[in-house]
Amino acid sequence: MTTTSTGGERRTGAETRAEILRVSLALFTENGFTSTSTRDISEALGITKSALYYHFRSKDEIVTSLVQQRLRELDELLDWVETQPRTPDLLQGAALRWVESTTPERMQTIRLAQANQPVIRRLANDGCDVRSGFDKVVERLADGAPAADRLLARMAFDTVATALAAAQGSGAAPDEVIEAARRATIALTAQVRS
Amino acid sequence: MTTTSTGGERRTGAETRAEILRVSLALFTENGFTSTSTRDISEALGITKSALYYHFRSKDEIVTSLVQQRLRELDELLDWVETQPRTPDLLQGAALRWVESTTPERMQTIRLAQANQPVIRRLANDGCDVRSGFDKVVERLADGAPAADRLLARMAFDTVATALAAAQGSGAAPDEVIEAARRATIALTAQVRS
DNA sequence: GTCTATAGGTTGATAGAC
DNA sequence: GTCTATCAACCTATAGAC
Repeated sequence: MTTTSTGGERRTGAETRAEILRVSLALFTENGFTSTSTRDISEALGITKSALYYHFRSKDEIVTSLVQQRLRELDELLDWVETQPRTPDLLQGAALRWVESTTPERMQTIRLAQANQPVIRRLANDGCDVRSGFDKVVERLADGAPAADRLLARMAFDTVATALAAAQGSGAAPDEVIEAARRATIALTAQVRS
Repeated sequence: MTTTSTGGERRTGAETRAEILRVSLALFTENGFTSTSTRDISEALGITKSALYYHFRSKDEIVTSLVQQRLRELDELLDWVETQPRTPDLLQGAALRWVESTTPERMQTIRLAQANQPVIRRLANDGCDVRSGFDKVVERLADGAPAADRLLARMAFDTVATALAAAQGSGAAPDEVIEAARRATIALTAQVRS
């Protein structure tokens, strides 16, 4: 066990961990964190609750693990922004860079965060603090601007979440969601005086 | 009891019901529906759980009651749109009308809906279906448009929610949130070919 | 790594007295 | 209208065998 070799007929430890994350992400997003019991997760995987608690210390830790995966991408954005020259259109460039680099996996995590705001807020100190990352970016790109302008700048980074919410139940394809988000980001950043 | 007269020193039945709604709204928004127990609500009011169940059939019914209050406003918007001539800028006019008529009470309900998406979705059949109302409006105002355009139109009605999310923890004043939402609505509707 | 068994506690909701 | 008392169901998490 715990081999990473053939990937054959039986599940290794690391694979089980990944499957737990995959199933939990789906269930938390669909039914909500607090309405999803550890029993729901384990039954969907065909294992027992105890097996879950071998891989994760707690139910909370599953969420933090899910979010931290995506938090690293935000750090990369922050690093990129730091290295760029401060031109007036850097805000639009940074926001577009963020939106256009959206992967299907990140879209899933966005859904998770949207559907579970109270839990994510509660775990913000446990390495789930996505919000403050964006605040740093906006602080650098629209520092002295009026409050409404800073809000618009912040919104320009959230367009994928907004487009996803708008697309809910409409059967829109992921490409169309990203396309709408991209255009929204352009429209919003153009509104910010810089 | 159950008088609506003087509003004196003791709580009447109707007043208690209103207080339950007020406290529940705050707690559901802050900590989430499933993480807020009926005990939390009753203790915050200084009454027992049983008193709660005299005024509301179930915990779910408190939420549906909260949402239905605001649902009527959406119906009014729909009626207004139906009476307007179909000019190219009706989309912007309708979206702006919706955003600018936002009251503090509606903002609170928006927060509630944002923080409790799974519950609201689950209760959609019990008179909580805000989504389909907007879908009707957009269907009328951007019917033949491409998918991305219809998404942008839908997003133009959600700007207050988006601005609120962006303002979270920033200490922005309600006026500034509405101002940002108004400008976002203008920018987004201008993107939609009509 | 996964199991069985269970501790220890909370939940939404009801019955019936006042 | 509000109370006390109570219930069955469910929850997260752990202990210890294999």
